Amino acid sequence: MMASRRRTKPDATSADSVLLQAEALVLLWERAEDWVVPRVPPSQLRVLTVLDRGGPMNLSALAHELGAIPSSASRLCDRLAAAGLLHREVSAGSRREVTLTISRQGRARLEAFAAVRRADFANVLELMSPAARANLVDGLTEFGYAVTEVLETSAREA
Amino acid sequence: MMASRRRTKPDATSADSVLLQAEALVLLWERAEDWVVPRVPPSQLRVLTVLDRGGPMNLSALAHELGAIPSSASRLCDRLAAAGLLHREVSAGSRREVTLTISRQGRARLEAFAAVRRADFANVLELMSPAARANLVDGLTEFGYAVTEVLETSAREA
DNA sequence: TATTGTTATACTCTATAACTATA
DNA sequence: TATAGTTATAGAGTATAACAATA
Repeated sequence: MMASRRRTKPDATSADSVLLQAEALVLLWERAEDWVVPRVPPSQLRVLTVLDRGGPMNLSALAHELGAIPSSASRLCDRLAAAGLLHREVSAGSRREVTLTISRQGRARLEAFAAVRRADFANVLELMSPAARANLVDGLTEFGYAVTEVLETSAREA
Repeated sequence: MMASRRRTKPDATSADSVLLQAEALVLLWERAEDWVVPRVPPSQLRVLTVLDRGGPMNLSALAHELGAIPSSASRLCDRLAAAGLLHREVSAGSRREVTLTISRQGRARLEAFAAVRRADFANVLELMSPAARANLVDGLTEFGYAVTEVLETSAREA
């Protein structure tokens, strides 16, 4: 049985361990959202993240990035614009498109989240042995590459 | 500068790497929710997870586990009970308490999620080298312990 | 006519405050 | 009276469908 298994296939035990412990990481990751005031709902946070990374874009592009439909994205932008976290203006090239840009306040809000998350992770990493920390970095890095590959493959298929 | 730094303190680079690559893991983790039909909203899923692990409990206990207030939890249970994923009945000991229990359908829905997540993670782990996989398991395991410690400490403080 | 975006409408999720029933 | 839970009420988030404006 063992001999017939390909070398690169993970054994059941390691897959289970990863799933089990990954949950702790996800918990810590999501916790940051509870500690930034004034509270920004997760959806709004995702909009800001997309705009911060992708730069200004129109509504359709934003909706696509969010995996949402334009109407939902439009409503989200209503609230973000009202809160001053986002600029919404008619596009230069086409009068039927809007250009969405993250505002300086929006960027500041994002940075507040990042700071909490960095602090949380630093606290945890400090408790780990240097060896385990190095292993985590190495394993997570390759994991990250593999995730990108898998997501790109499934995106091509869809 | 280097000499004055404690041995167990992570360098900035490894902390950044972990934060950067952790995002890919979180993305993969959350993706499972998009692929189970009929779609169960994240909040309802969390209720089912809590009940599946903690066993039957009353509304206050559930709300506490969710980090929500009883009224929100009550409304959540309305929908879950209507969907047949949850049993809600007057407690045996006290007529003013309710006992919430996950139903067989609820457990089945949870298992559908777990299956998608297991498959997603297996796909990714297969792409990794055995060494990186072992490192990931090791690093993530110690990370998990450290998270538990940190969360318990901050819970005691609060 | 096709595309871009917004607006009705309806549902889930969440919280505050007011309420009912039990202990 | 204090506790357990539910029920208004209100606002955020999401989707379908109908709509306006531009290309």
